[in-house]
Amino acid sequence: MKEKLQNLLNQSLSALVVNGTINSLPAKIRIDHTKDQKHGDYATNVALILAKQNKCSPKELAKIIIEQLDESEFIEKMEIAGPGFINFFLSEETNTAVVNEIISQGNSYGSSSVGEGQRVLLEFVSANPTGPLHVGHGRGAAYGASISNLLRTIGFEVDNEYYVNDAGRQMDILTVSIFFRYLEIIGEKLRFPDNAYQGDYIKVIAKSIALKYEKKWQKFASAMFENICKDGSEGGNKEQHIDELIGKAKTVLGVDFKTIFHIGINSILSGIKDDLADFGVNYEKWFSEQSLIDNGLAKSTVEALQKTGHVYKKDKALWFKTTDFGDEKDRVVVRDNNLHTYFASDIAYHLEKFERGYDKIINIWGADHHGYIARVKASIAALNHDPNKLVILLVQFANLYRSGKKVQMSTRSGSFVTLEELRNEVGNDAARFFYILRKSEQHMDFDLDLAKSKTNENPVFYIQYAHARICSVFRQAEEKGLQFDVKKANITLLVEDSEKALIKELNRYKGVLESSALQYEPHQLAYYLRELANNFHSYYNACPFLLDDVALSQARLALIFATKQVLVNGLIILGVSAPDSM
RNA sequence: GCGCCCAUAGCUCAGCUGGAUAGAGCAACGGCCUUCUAAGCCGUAGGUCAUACGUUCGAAUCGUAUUGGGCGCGCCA
Repeated sequence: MKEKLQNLLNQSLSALVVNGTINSLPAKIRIDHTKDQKHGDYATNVALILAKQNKCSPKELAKIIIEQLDESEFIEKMEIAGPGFINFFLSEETNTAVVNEIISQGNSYGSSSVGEGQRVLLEFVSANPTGPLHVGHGRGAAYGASISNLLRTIGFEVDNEYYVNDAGRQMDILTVSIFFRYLEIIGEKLRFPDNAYQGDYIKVIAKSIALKYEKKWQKFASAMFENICKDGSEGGNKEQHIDELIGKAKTVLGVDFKTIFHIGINSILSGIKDDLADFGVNYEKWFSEQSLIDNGLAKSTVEALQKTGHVYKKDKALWFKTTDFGDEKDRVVVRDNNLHTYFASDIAYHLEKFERGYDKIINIWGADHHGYIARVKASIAALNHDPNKLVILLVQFANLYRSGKKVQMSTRSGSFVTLEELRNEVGNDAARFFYILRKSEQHMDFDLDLAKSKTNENPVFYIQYAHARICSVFRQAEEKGLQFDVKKANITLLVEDSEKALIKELNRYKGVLESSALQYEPHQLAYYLRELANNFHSYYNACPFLLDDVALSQARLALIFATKQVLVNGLIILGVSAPDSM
């Protein structure tokens, strides 16, 4: 509809350029839905914008534009209002057509081809597999999944991907943590390192190892602390302490170190996968960091980088001159111990992503990684790819509140609320909806007590209730022997204010989807659905649907049937269920 | 110190690339169930849009400065 109006205006304005009334066409003709019914259905501010450069009054110009406008069957009337807005009042048929359109397209209503032919790679969550997902990861999961669904709805081909950081020191610490808990379980008394992972899930994994391997590695317990420096809380250095324990464990265990490591990461990773799947978050690919090292891609990428001339040696380490591309300081890619940094494998990963031929590569990161953006974009530019293809969306942390107090969380200390716990407490629907209700760059306060004890305060129930109410009306209709038939519905019978408002709201849906998707803002859709539900609830209280007047009944049923369809379609995108009854 | 994000009603937040009287939920107050689910509807009250300048027909929105909060600034990942 907007496009039709834009075309009409374009024609009118072009004619005015030809006859010299105005100098040039505006860069963009903006047409908006009106907030107020009194202002019609759509409004444009072109006259206001053009008035200045053509030195005439906006109202005068608006009048000329309208006179120049071609007749159109879908416009009822036009008005000049306020400082010079042109308001369009659409004809009854134009507005009501949406009801039949929704019903005939059903579940696919809202789908469009805006992104047709474009492939998108969307990487999100990518939490280190050192423990279960916590509530902070949940926000990225809900946000990413919703964006993926939105983009797919408007025609993009989207692949969801999870980057698994299964290489590096943290994995060694994880292995040692499990090994120590294992030794404890089989009866050895030893001091658990400060810097090891403290969470109970480590004990669970250790127990499964003890069950399978029994006392196979018990003999190493006594040797573990030979020549190991003191731990942090003993007055030593906790980093050095754990590193030395890692070295010792690798020496005494030999290849079995890997055995324990694999049991650990597989257990944690499968937990993460199940958790996300249960949350309605699914991936096309789980990309292993270790695979980049095993297949030599990390190494070859560093070599490719060296050929660009943006690399130099300093203090025995290899530095990438990211400052050549606007970063604030240069970054190490290969350490003085000859091991490459996390950054190096990340460059390889991004290079690999680009070589897969996507039109757009989107990363959703926690806001604490914002300092990382410049160096990643630098590496892309250095390797002759277009850094603008890479879009990085930052998600702020969700602060968790319990009993009015902020809950401190840390993976290392094991004191965190897991995503699974949250889902069990408030339900998947509320969790998914609550997470995306705030703009991603907005800090979010997640009040557990509120979400738990007063679930009716969560707007998701309000929307679901609207859906359930409509379902109930159709059940009642059936009981009364009233067969709903779209073909018998004459939508023009719907003339009440609450009906017009609801129809107008339905007309907004496709625009909201597009805007929500292209701006990566699922909260726009969430707020729209709330508005739609509100319009329905008002309608429900204002007008009865099941009447002796069959014709009117059919028309009203058609309207709420269409409403139900849009509610379902929107909720599916957000990963929220639409129950038939509550 | 430098960089990024944020500041809107008592609380939690919307406000679409500047646009018509700044909106919603919760909390408060007052109405509405012999009738399709009251997890609902309608109404009232509540804001110097952090502050100060600037840009212009027009600013919560753009620019600069200040204040206050979050995060980042490793040869960790």
